[in-house]
Amino acid sequence: MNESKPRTPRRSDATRTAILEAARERFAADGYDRATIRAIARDANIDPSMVMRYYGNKEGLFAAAVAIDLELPDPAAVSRDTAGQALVTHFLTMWEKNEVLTALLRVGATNEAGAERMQGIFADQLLPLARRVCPDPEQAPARAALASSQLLGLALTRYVLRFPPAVALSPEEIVAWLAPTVQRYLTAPHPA
Amino acid sequence: MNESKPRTPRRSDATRTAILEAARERFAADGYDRATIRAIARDANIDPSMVMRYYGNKEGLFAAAVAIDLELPDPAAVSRDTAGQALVTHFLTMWEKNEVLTALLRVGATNEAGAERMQGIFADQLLPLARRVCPDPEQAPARAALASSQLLGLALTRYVLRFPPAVALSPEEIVAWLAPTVQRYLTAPHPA
DNA sequence: TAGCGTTGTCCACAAGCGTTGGCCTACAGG
DNA sequence: CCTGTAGGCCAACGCTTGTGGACAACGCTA
Repeated sequence: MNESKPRTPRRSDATRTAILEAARERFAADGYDRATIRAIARDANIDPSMVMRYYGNKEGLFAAAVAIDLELPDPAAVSRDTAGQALVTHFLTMWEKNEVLTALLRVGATNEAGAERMQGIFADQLLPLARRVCPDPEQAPARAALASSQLLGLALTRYVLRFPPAVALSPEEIVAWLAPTVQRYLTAPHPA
Repeated sequence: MNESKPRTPRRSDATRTAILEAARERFAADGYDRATIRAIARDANIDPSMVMRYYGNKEGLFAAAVAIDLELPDPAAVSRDTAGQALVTHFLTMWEKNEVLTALLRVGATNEAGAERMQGIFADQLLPLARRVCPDPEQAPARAALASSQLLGLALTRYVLRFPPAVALSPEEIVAWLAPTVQRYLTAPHPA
């Protein structure tokens, strides 16, 4: 899907990445609708029409800006008992270090296409891990969804809504509180 | 703040409520930006300028449309050991039965004012309960935030992003899975 | 019946949006 | 050196948005 051949490095690569960076920032801060191409171009110190030339249209730009890899560890390498802690820690680092995830979440909340993309990412990247770790593979989707609900819920309150107490929590505290939850969602017996 | 004197029932009350209903639907479905005054007016079968007359501007309309009361039970009436289950059950019913909460969540994700309003609602309505139920009142904000993260996370994945496995879960299953989590966040000893 | 405030419609405005095409500049390959 | 082509800017388009003002129908009261 990705033409990542590094040959013919174009002279405009600097501009392209400047656009992408500005786009990520704006999408993260404002969501899809409020993040205007004009504003992004202004941030990147170029003309709005360049965005169109390089990314076709606004949707194309968004798609390019949030092509994200959760970089989840190999499912096979995750121990069954520490999956919860590993996941929470990993998500927290990912979320702290780049704003793309916030952008994706903000857009997913307003935009149908964004929601689908988010769905895809979690299905493709979290589900395999759940399938590997949880007792009955048939329950994997539900368990992965529960885990997502807690992980995304934290991201929502901390990075998007910015509830002061959620922002104030230290990463260590968050892991201490959330890891058992996620662990339970993934591996505990069904509570029915 | 609210002039809720029921006297002088105006002849335009039907219109006013029609506008509010249409506004709630649109805001829930589209979020703040995509929900245009014109579309809302069209839904309500009136002229856009009526919206302006009755609610001043778009923000005023939104404020009127999402004046929401979580209808949380009296904190004094909640038993300490069943607070988790009570909360999850209550939130689930509230969310299933009216779309205003979805609207609020969608808007909170894109709009600064929406985020603040959401913050206010949870601070005013969930915090007192947490203060009453959790062991050390000083930890109440953090514990309430953790509980919100799980509750809002579920709402996000189920009603906004519509992850299929999250949608497929029955209310009973959700309560069974989430109640212990929320209960722990509220009352379990600090895991540090 | 005359007068008046309320309700509602029509129309227009200014601003901002995504998007397009043309034009100039400067570099790369021969 | 000369020329083709890619990079970049400018101005403009068609459209939608929030908003406000002018004006017609209605119902009440005197």
